[in-house]
Formats: sequence, structure tokens, C-alpha cells
Amino acid sequence: MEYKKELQRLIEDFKTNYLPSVSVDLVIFGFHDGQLKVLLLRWKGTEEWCLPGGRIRNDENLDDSAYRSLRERTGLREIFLQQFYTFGDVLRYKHIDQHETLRKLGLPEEAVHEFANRDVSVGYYALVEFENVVPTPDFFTDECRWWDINQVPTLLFDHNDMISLALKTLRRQLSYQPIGYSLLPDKFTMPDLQQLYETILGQSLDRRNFQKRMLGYGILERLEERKFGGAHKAPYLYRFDKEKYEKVLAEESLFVG
Amino acid sequence: MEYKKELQRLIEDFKTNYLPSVSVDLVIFGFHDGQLKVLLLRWKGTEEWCLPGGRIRNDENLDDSAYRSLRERTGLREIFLQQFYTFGDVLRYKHIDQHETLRKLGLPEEAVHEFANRDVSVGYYALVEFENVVPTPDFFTDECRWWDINQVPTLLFDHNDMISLALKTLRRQLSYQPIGYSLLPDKFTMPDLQQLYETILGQSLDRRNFQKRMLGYGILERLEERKFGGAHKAPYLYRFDKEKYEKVLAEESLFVG
DNA sequence: ACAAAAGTGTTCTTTGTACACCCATGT
DNA sequence: ACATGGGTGTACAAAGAACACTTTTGT
Repeated sequence: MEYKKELQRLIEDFKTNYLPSVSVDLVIFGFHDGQLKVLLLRWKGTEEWCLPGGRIRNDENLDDSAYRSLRERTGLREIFLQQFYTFGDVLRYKHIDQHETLRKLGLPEEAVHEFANRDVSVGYYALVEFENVVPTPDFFTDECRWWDINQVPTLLFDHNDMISLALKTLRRQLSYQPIGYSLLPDKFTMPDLQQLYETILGQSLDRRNFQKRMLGYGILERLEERKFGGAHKAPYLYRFDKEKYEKVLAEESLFVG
Repeated sequence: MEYKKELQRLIEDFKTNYLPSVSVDLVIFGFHDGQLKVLLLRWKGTEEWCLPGGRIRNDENLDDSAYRSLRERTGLREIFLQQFYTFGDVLRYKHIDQHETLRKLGLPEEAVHEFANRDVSVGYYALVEFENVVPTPDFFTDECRWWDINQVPTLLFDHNDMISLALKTLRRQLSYQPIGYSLLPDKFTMPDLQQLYETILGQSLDRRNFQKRMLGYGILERLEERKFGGAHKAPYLYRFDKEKYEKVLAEESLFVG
């Protein structure tokens, strides 16, 4: 059976080229239709969904490994990606026993034993531009697609918790630094940006105060162009000034300078 | 040789009972003499210093493993401990080649190979009451003592970076939630608390505004007692109201509720 | 009595929030 | 022409920063 053979090869590959006991999980946020979306994967032959993730190569930096996984699932590079928490509870497999889970996922018995070691998982979250993503399943999954953040089903492992914490971190981050660069298309209107904020925060904001604050960051460039086609007054288009944007981000960043 | 035998036993123990590829490192802050201190360990037979750390048992939660290591080095339990970042660069061993480091540390050749696998390390920081700590070296080290935060030498691995980031996180945390519970003795004066803040932040604060803010948290209880013996006016003593303190902390916590 | 630290309140500045009118566009 | 959303500015409230005088203690 082709699948089994491929699986065997994969297990071997993992054993020799990747770090045991550690993995990376990604909460990939996108924004579309006024809704915040998360990218999820469906396990082969089941109705079980989970977050995309990956393992760390022996010779690979942790961050690079997260970027690599992100690239493999979305086709995107150079986007906003940030570590938010490391999950290490023994019972990260809440709903059912882990061996059960793995069997349920259709892994043959010998593979179950290989994968059933408990992992510590480093959580990253990413903000990506919805339109540019080409959702791509991996070997273990046969579907990769966006889910509305409010309609995420019960996921495998502790992945629902991960999404909650990622969102919480994202919301906090929103309050002290700008966000939106990699979530919106190149040119966007102020109402677009506001809708993004409102969606992430789950509350509505005052239009005038919002605009004041955003312009106050000094990271937006107003274009001459306007966006016609809406049923009403044509709003101005804006673009991020990438240089200033990065500067503002860097000032408040947690990363080791 | 007794040491070699013990080392062999230890390596065996690690291989069977602990997760490979992952470790925990601790930045333990204490406060004494108006100075912020960090607890460091000196490797057996060398002048090389590093952070205390530990490994995760197969059946142990990540957080519990950090608590255990902390207890082993300080004798303390139930103190403030928080994950701040996970370090996973391949070159976490900046100064010299890792094999060199390990040999330099006096490990026999066979042990070098066992330990030379690259680890991902989860960083935690702790705030402890200086007076209560009994610094205790472990198997690999023959000294454990406090260092002034401004006089920390060049440490092994990426441990200087870890301290920097821990301090940065601590400073940020200070701005939106109270700190001090486990860093100060049970009863303390407002100037004591202020000095703690000034030391951590590395800047002086206005006495009146500081007091206003602290009392504003509603977590301090002023005692009738005062602290005599200083050369001047006797300041009041305060105590934290543990219950309210925990409540304020919980409101802003990042942890999964 | 005096030097040095501690207790206490008020003013000012800055930041954020609330709020209303006019204008442009597609139908 | 009109309904709808977009553009803009001002007044008020809250939070934070600046600041001075009186009191207490040991020497």
C-alpha cells in the first residue's frame, strides 16, 4: 500500500532529521468579508480538524521552522509571524486518549507508537493577506481551508486553547502597536482598516477617534486615489509606509534586539 | 571515579525519564540592598557561569517542571513564575562551539555526545524573596549565588540574552499590573516598594504619584505599625492583601483561563 | 535645633472619549 | 432627490505628570 510506505519513510525522516519532543503549531489569521478567519486542516479520512503545524529540523532555527511551515501551508513568505506561548501540559490531548486519537486518525499501529510521545509545542500566530493564500494540505490531511473564527469546531488536542490565547495576545498587541500590514491588501480605505480592528477586537469603534489614532502613528500614506464603486461617497485609499511601520513595531517589540 | 559513575547514571536517567530536545531555563530575580539580583550557577571546576535550568520529565507538565527546578535551586515553592519566551536558535551557543563548551566544562567524551544535541529551551522568570532563598548548586555546578543584575558576566550559551528579555518582559509587566508580592518581605514600607520599582525600571519615580498608583490598585493594607530605627520619620508598614492581589493579577493574565 | 526622609493635595498637561454637521456618490 | 456612508473638528472627562509644604525622627 502506497500510503503505508510513504508513512514509513516519513517516520524515518522525522527520526533522523527532526527534533523529537518539540513541535510548532500555527494560528494563521486572515481577514475576509468582514470576518476574522483561521486556517485549519482536516485529517485524512476523518472529520477531525486541527491547526497546521510542523517539526523542527535538527539544523534549523525555531523561528525558521515556523516560517517554513507557514510557507508550506499558505505559499506566503515574509509575513508577520510571532511566537506567543509554549504549551507543555501532559494532557494536551483533552478529548480522548492520545493513542485513541492517533488510531482514529487512521495511523497504523506501528506509527501510533512513534507519534504517541508527548510533545511540547511552541505556538506562533501569523497575520496574512487572505487573497494571497493558497491553502495546501500536508501528508496527514486532505483538506486545508479557512474557518470563521466564531465557527471553529472542537479541534484535536489543545488547539482550541491555542486559538483563544493567540487571539487574546493579538488583541492586546493591537492596543499598543499598529497591526494590519500583512492582513490588508496593499491599498485600503480607512473604513477597511477600522473594520479589521473591530473584527479582531469584537467591538465597534468610533470612526473619528479611530482615524485620529491611526494617523497619529504616522505610518499611513494617503493616496490621491479614491475607491469608487461603493454605493456612497468615495473613501480615500491609504497605504502603509513600510519603513515607518517597521520602526514603530520595533520600538515595542519583545524580540531580542 | 565516583563522578564518572554518577554522571553515567544521570545520563541514563535523562535518556529514559526526560524529554529529549527540550529544556527549561530560569531567570530568578531577587531584590536586596536596593539592587536587583539574578541567581547564577558556576560549572564544576570552571569559572563559567550560567542560568539555572532543568529538564522535563516524560509525565510532567511544562510549568511543573519549571516549578520543580526553581524549588531545587532556591528551596522555595508557591512563588511567582512565568513563561516569557522560547529560545530555539541553532546557535544558542554563541561564544564557542558547543562541543568545545561541554569539554571545557569537564564532561568526559562520551557525555559530550549525549549532551551535545541542540535543545529548544523554554524561558521562565521568577520573582522571589531574597532572604528566604537557600541557593543550592546541582550536580554540574559547585556554586550557586546571587549576582547584581548590572554585574552579570558573560554567560554560557545565550543566557545573557535570556536575562535581557526576561528583564524587558518584567518591566513591561510592571506597567500594567502590580508586582512585588514575592519579592518583598511580608511587611514593608512604601519607600521599600518604590525602591523595588525604581530598581527594576532603572529610573526614579515621583514619590506622591507612586503612592497614589499603588494604593489605587486596592491591594495594599496599611498596618498600624511603623518602622522605626531609620534615622528619620518612621514610615508606615504595609502588607499585600493576597486575595485582592491575585484577583488583579488574574484579570490581566495571559494564561489560558 | 537641624538635617533628612515621610506624609499629604492641587494644578496642569496629556490622552482618550463622546458627539454633530456637511459632503459626495450610486440608485 | 435622497439615502447612505465618508470626511472633518470641538468640547468634555479621565489619567498621568509636575510640583511644595508640613511633620517626624535620630543625631
